[in-house]
Amino acid sequence: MLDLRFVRENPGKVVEALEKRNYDISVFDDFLKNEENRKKMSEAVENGHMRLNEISEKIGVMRKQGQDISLLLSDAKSLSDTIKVQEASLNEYKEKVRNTLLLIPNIPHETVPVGRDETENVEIRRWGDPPIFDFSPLNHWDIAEMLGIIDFERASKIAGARFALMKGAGARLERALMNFMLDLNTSKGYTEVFPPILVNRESMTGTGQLPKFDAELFRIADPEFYLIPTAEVPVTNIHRDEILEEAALPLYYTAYTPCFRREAGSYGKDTRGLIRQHQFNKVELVKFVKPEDSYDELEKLTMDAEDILKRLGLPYRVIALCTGDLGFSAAKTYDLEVWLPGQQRYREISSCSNFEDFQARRANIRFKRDGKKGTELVHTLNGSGLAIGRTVVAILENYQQKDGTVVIPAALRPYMGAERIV
RNA sequence: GGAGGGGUGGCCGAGUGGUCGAUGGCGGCGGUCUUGAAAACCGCAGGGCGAAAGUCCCGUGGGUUCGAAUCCUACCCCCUCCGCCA
Repeated sequence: MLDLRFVRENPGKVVEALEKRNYDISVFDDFLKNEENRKKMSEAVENGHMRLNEISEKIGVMRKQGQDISLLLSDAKSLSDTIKVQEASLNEYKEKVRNTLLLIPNIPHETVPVGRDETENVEIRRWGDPPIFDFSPLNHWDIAEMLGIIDFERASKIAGARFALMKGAGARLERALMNFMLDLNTSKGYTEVFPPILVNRESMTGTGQLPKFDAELFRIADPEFYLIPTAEVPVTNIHRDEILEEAALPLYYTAYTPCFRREAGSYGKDTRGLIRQHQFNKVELVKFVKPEDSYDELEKLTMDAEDILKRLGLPYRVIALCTGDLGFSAAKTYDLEVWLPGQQRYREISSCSNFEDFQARRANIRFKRDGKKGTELVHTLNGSGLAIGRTVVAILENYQQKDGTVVIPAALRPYMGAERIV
């Protein structure tokens, strides 16, 4: 959510941002209309309250003195009734303002390349060379099937399409990656947390998934809970409605969680294999920082995610998302894309974003500067470090051997208890 | 699931219809004193909106009333006991 005052005072910037993102600017017009009405009605209600408070106080005093208060009582009664009607309409306007404001996306940072869609994203750097095979490299699902470590058919029987049953070394690889990533992240000062995986509506709204993206979420009806699509949701909401001490910042968290996504509208995309699942594991990095530090922190966070790929020896590139491809809540995002020999292309394995104060405002996460009055919103950031399912894919495909076995990257061997999957 | 008890400012804890945004204590900040510290004493401090006047905020939403932290109601959360359960 953007700042109400900012939106009101900088309509040009908001419209420009909407246009850069290929959004319909009518959401902004709706907002303006509602906000105007709200403000007018708010003034009327406040004035009413002021007068009513004065009368009520007088009634209290006069009653104590035993004076006649019947005239004042009837005045107060009618004023009170008027206010109630005005309040009802004020609440409607407030609701509308909030609803329209919640639908306006974040303003892209000035360093974000302007572009229409993902084809205009900008490559920032590459690391590692795609492996050269003296045979035709296989897809991960073929490798996994030959090794007997992933069973898609039975997963489909148990749950349905877009689920996987990991077995033996496959299950172990999943667990090894989780531990490897958490250990590496905590060694860099991230605090490990294991949060709730079902969350309430307020948390989903706090990080921006709701109200706009409910089609992507799994929901439990009674009692109402949402399954998290990413650990970003519960971890960012750790500090919802809190005022943090300046000295406590920056706060770094890392969390392993399963993630659940409907993948509505992705029919026919990545239907085979582990790339796109309804349930997948991910280790996430989340930061709460002071506003002036957030862009440095984004660079550092991205490098922390890259470090995982480097240690696993997986070739990747870093992409700056252009304005047209930027997520709703993000001001700037780097995607990490790992090389997949089975597809002969780079695929997203991590997404690192600075949300500036967009989430903090929704979730009401503030901090107090030492010796200063008042509070400020923190900046929040997060990034995958990393998506585990896709890391499994990358390892299987990049480390596959001619004989059908898969070599385990050296850094992972202590966790895997093996040098190779046979 | 059954029975009971609670949610008040950073924390503890008063307040049961009328200057209560809220007594008091702890913690915090600034002084006095001290070589320094502690103790003692004095003083300052909640948040949102608004240019300001002002207005709103005592778990949340409704309601009663001229007026609600205080009364009614629904819901949420926490605690204790019983049952059940990993």
